[in-house]
Amino acid sequence: MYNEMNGGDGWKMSKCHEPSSSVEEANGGDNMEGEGHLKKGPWTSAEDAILMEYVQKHGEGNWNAVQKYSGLARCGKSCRLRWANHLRPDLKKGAFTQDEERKIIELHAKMGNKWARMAAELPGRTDNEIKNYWNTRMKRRQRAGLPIYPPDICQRMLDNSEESPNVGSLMNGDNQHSDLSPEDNFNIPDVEFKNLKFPRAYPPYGPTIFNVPEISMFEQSAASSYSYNMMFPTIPHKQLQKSDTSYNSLDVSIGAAVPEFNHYADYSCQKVADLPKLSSPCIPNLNTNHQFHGSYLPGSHAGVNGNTSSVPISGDVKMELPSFQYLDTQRDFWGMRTSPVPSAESFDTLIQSPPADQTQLDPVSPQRNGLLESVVYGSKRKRGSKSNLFQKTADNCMPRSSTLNPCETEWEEPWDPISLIASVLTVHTPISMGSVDEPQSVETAQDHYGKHETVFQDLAYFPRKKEYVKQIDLTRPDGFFDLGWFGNPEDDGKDQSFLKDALGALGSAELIQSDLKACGFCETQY
DNA sequence: AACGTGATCAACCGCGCTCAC
DNA sequence: TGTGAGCGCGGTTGATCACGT
Repeated sequence: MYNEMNGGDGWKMSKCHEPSSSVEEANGGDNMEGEGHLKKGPWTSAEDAILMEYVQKHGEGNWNAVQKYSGLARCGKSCRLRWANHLRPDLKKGAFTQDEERKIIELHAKMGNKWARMAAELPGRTDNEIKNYWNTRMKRRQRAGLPIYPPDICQRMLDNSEESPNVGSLMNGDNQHSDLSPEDNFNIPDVEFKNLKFPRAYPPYGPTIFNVPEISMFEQSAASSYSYNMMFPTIPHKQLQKSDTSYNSLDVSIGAAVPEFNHYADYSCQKVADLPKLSSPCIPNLNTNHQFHGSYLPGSHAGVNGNTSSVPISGDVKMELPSFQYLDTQRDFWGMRTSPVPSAESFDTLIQSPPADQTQLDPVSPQRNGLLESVVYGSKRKRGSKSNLFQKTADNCMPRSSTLNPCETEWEEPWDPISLIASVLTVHTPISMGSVDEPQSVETAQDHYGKHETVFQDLAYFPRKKEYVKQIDLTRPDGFFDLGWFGNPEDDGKDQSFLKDALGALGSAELIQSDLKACGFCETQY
């Protein structure tokens, strides 16, 4: 029995391998595991009845005791899962409504693969349901070559990251992110950022820009096995390996650079939108046809200084960038405009060849970025109520996004110029394709924008920071430094080395061009 | 009707957390 | 402070269903 088992040998309930000496008729049959005949597999109605009766008598929690008191030959873990996913009286059955679907998309954009938290925002829905729905949807859209997030959501997130008053109040305790301190988010693994330092003071967006969970939204999605089409085209690992030296440098640098820029969401996209008008190493001359008219630093593989100061790190870092890259050119099934996206075939190719070592070095790994938040969140949750699931759920509803009207959801995602740069590159990437599931008018970026010089006009809806950009001389490679984007001016440039790393990395993005061409991702030009 | 393929969903598993001792 | 129990989360798997050929 239960007590006997726990008295023994360090056996852990979570392993679900506990033996059972009490098997009732509900437990009869097959799928009995091990000597103790713990049943696995689908639950029978008899088992459900036993479990429900138990919960009615004893309440939720102490799931390991279920076996003791009810004789149910299921491990506590299995009981909890069954109850939470199927037997809870407040569960909502049936397919997701449109509102719920929309909400899920928004929540995912907001918090990544935090299914439990998403479930807390969707009364009557379980994390498992949401997870399954999302994965299914992800697959479907991936196959269709559609962006994961509808452009309007991207747009709203961008808008709100700029204008929402909550952007600066993320640390004020009004939402789940309030648990994070900026310091927490400075904990970037040294191995990835030896030369990259965060400026500590960065008002007024300081706290926000280090809002890891927000950042994780795309990264996490991108990191999931279904998420590649929302990213900047992922260079197949094999392709990356073609030239170990340069690619290692490239993707490590990019990978190191991106999170840095991610954290500086306050210099808005508009700045980057202006980039084609300027010469900057931030926009490497990916365009062999000089559509950017930008001077590309000679030898920019090595960055601003002619060499990359990024610490060489072996391995690949997936270039995760948000689906914002599909900015404004086509319509998806939401009726929203989407952009040309690579062919489904291309995606399949890419999907089947994910970077193998992404988890090793990915500096924007959702596991890392979301970890602290998860911990904090989980901690709070557990402290809330241990016996009442419903109470726990209610306690953890995030205050501001509880509405089912997605239009009312406030987004807090910062936007990062690196992502946008990548988006620009993608927008500039004429790709012929067809959507499998959702045929759409396909036009190349060049078709759409007429002239490449105007491509950034479509990025102009990133508001406000335009004038900010204009204040600096972005015709110089070091123009960004003038703006103080990348470091606290008070630091006298001490912390600017990381920017040079980043710029160097972007300079290395020249290699991306050949990569993308090599893998057939882009047909003509950038 | 048989078969193959993809979608869906329930359940399992491993990991890591909190808490109590 | 260390250890184990209990629990929750996220990822994955496998069974089943639906649909097309």
